[in-house]
Amino acid sequence: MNEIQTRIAAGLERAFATHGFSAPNVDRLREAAQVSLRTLYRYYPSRDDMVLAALEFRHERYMSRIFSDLPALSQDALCEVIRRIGHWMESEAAHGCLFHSAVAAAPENPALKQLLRRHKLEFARRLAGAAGLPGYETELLLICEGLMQSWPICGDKACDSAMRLAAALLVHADGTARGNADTGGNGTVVRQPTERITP
Amino acid sequence: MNEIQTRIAAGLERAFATHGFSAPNVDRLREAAQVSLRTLYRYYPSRDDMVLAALEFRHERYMSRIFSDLPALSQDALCEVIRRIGHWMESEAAHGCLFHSAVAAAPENPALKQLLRRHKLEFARRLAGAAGLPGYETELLLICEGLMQSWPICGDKACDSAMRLAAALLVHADGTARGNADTGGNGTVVRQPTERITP
DNA sequence: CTCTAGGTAGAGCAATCATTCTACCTTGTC
DNA sequence: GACAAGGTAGAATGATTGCTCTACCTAGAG
Repeated sequence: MNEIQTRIAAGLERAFATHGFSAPNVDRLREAAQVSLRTLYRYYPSRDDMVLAALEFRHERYMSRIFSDLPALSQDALCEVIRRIGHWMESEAAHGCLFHSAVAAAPENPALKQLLRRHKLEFARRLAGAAGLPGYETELLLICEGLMQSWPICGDKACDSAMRLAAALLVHADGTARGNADTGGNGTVVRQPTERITP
Repeated sequence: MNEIQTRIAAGLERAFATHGFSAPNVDRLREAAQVSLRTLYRYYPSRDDMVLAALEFRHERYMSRIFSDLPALSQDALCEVIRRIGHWMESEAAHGCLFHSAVAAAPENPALKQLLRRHKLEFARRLAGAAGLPGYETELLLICEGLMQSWPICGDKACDSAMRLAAALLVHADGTARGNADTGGNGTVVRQPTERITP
C-alpha cells in the first residue's frame, strides 16, 4: 500500500464514517480522497471496492488503537479496553460501529458480512487473550458490542455499565473458570483477583 | 390506522427488514405493500415517511412480542426476555436490529435518531421494570444490545452469554442495590433471590 | 529532448431513482 | 342512475447515479 493508496483509503473511511454508506456518491468519495476520479477508480474499480477498502483500513486502525500497549495485568487491560472504546466512540464513531453500519446498508452483500465476522471474531479473540479470560470470548464480545451500540444513546453511562458488567463477569468467571475451546489454548485457567476493576 | 394502512406498514416493515433500507426502491416497496403507487404515496408522501412508518409498526410489534405475558417472578422474566430476543433474531431480524440499521443507512436524519432513542429507552425502562432491577436500565440495555449485535455472528452462543451476564449482574446487583433515579420510582429497592437465572 | 507512467479535470452516457400525473375501475350513498 | 371517494395500472419526468472516456499535465529515466 503506497502513499496515495493510503490517502485514498483514509479519505474513504472518513467519508463513510461521517455520512454513512448510502449518502456519499462517488464524486463525494473522490473529494474526500483528494484524488481524481480516474485515480480513484484505478485503485478501486467499483464503489463496492471503495467500501471494502475503507473497512479494511478502519480494521487496522481500530485494532491498533484498542490493543496497542495495554497494561500487562489482565484486569487492568480489560478496563482499559472499555475506556478506549469509549474514547473511540466519541472521537471516531459517533454513528456506531462502521462494520455493522456497512452490513446494515447492504445486508445482502456477502463480502461485507464476512468482513464483519472476521473483524468481530478477531476482536473477541484478542480481547479474551488480553483480559486473561480464554473461553469467555462471546461474553466479552457481547459487552463490547453492547457498549458500542448503547453509547450513542446513553453516552458515558454506557461505559460505566460496561465496566460493571465486566466486573460482574470476572467475579462469575472466578467461580466457574472455563478452558479455552476456541483459540487452541492449552487449557490453563488464568485466575487473578478481581477487585481491580471497579465501576 | 385502518386496514389498508396496516397492510402497507406491515409490507414496508417486511421489505426493509429483508433487504435493508437502501436497496428497495419505491416500486419494490409498493410491491411489498400490495397497493398501487398512488395509494402508497397517499398515506406516506415520501420514501422517508415510509421508513418511519415501517419502524413505528415494528416498534409496536417488537414491544408486544417481548413483553407480553411475562412470568411474574422478575428473574424468570429477564430470562424469558433474553430467550425471546433470541427467537426474534432468528425469525425476524436476521440482519440485526432494524432501528440501528435505519440510522446506519441515513445517519444524518434526526427523525430516525430520535426514533431509535425513544425505542431503546422505552425498551430499557420496561425491561428494568419487568426484571425488578430499577436503576439498572443501562446495564440491561447493554446486555440486550450486545445480544442483538452478536447474534448474527455467534448465533445461540450469544443467548447463552447474555444469560450468564444477566446472572452475573443479578449477583452483583444483589450486593449493591440501587434506587431508581431514572424512572421516577419511589426509591424502594427490589431484592429477590438470584439463584433462579442460571446459564 | 523524448518517452512513459501515472497523475488531473471534467464531459458524456446509459440506467435508475423518487415523484407526479393521466386514465380508468369499483363500491356504497343519495 | 348519478355521484363521489378512493382504489388500480402504469406512463412521463427531471434529477442523480456509477462508471467510462477524452484531453491534457508533470516528473523522472534514458
